[in-house]
Amino acid sequence: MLDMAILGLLEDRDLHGYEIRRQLRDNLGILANVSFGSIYPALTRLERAQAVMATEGTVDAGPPAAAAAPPTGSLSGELAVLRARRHSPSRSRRGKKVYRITEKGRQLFTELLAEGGSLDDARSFGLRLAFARHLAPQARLSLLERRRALLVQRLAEAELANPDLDVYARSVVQHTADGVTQDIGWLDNLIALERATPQSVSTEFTYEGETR
Amino acid sequence: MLDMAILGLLEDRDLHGYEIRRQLRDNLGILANVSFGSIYPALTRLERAQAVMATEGTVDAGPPAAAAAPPTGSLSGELAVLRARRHSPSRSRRGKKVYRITEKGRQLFTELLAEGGSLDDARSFGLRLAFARHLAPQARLSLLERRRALLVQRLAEAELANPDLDVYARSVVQHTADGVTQDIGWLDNLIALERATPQSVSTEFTYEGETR
DNA sequence: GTCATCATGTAAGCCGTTACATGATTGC
DNA sequence: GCAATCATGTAACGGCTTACATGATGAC
Repeated sequence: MLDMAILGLLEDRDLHGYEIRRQLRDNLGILANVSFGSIYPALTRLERAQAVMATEGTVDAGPPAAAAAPPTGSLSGELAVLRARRHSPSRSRRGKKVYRITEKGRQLFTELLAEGGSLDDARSFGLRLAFARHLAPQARLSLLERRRALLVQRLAEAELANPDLDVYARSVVQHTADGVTQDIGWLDNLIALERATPQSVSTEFTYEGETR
Repeated sequence: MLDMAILGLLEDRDLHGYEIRRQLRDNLGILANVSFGSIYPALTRLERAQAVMATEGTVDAGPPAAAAAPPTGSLSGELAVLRARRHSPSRSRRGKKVYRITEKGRQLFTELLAEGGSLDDARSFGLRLAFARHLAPQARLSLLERRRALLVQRLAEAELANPDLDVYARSVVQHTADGVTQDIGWLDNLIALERATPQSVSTEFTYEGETR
């Protein structure tokens, strides 16, 4: 899950570990509180797998992915880059390792987004949906529908089998069920929206040559 | 978290691992899908800590906690006991280890319920609330209020800092925030209910001599 | 007599955490 | 020059999962 999040952020622009954590905390609410103890090992792992490469921020001072990225990229990100460059323009700080996603990484990302991670977990699904603009419209729809089916099933099961619980337990079960019901409604809206917009709802897709 | 759930179930009646899993799956929706690979080691651990004891279901065929338990106990549980006894009334199946909570276990449970586990995690909180009838009214109120405070804070933070995300990410963030808002409303109701019922909302409390 | 279900357990591994250790940069 | 923040990493451990191994009981 973390791998997916990291790759997703790197799709937009080059980043270093510290900044990745910040974006995870501030931009997406999901995965707030990921610790450095997770992020750095994850980056090392991804680098070994050649999904990302460290670009030390040294010699090739030319604007990296940031400038090449579509205007979809967030302002805050660009500011972050500027902030990082304000001082010592050519040589950045000592240990600061700026990571860039590779072609292989992009492949891996798309893969993780479409198949990786469970639909079962709200966090995992939320994360995937948050990056859904990188998905083909059809894959996006599929993601939404599979999640919906799962929630419907879960709701049905919940209705079958909860007997005589006390006030508190019952309240928890009921509130959970209500939450699921709402989630389904939300998904219905999103699905309808997808269907209503056959193409071009995404300014992002059809980049990368992955038009397929 | 699992420890708490197990102890909570055992407060009501003696159970063996397999049955514990079933109740976790069917009664509470939370913690559905806990696997045996978690439950059995947990029971072993709790037994080593003398929080529970295995009562093999052999000699003392006298009705255990089930009969001694308050009428709050669920019917389904009693049926389960009957079901387990239908055949070979005195000697139960071979390996079947029926666990009973000890005094030490009850202490541990109350402790876990009041302080253990994070308020941060919806599952952890939900589980604790589901067992809230075992808590003193004041501890119960405190649990609800602390959770509420945390959610309010989280909502405030979320409002501050999410800039120009794309449609999907924004939808996720928004829906998450909506969920938190609803949770707060739910907690408000529960808190009001607690306040409105100074005593005796719980048929369970004032057992155990923990009136305090 | 065989299959589904009940029942217990172990081992390996994943994915994350906390705590610790280290050091550079910047603001004051 | 000192504190706060930025920045990277390691080590130990926690809690849960999957997969595997084993066997009893009951239904048919």
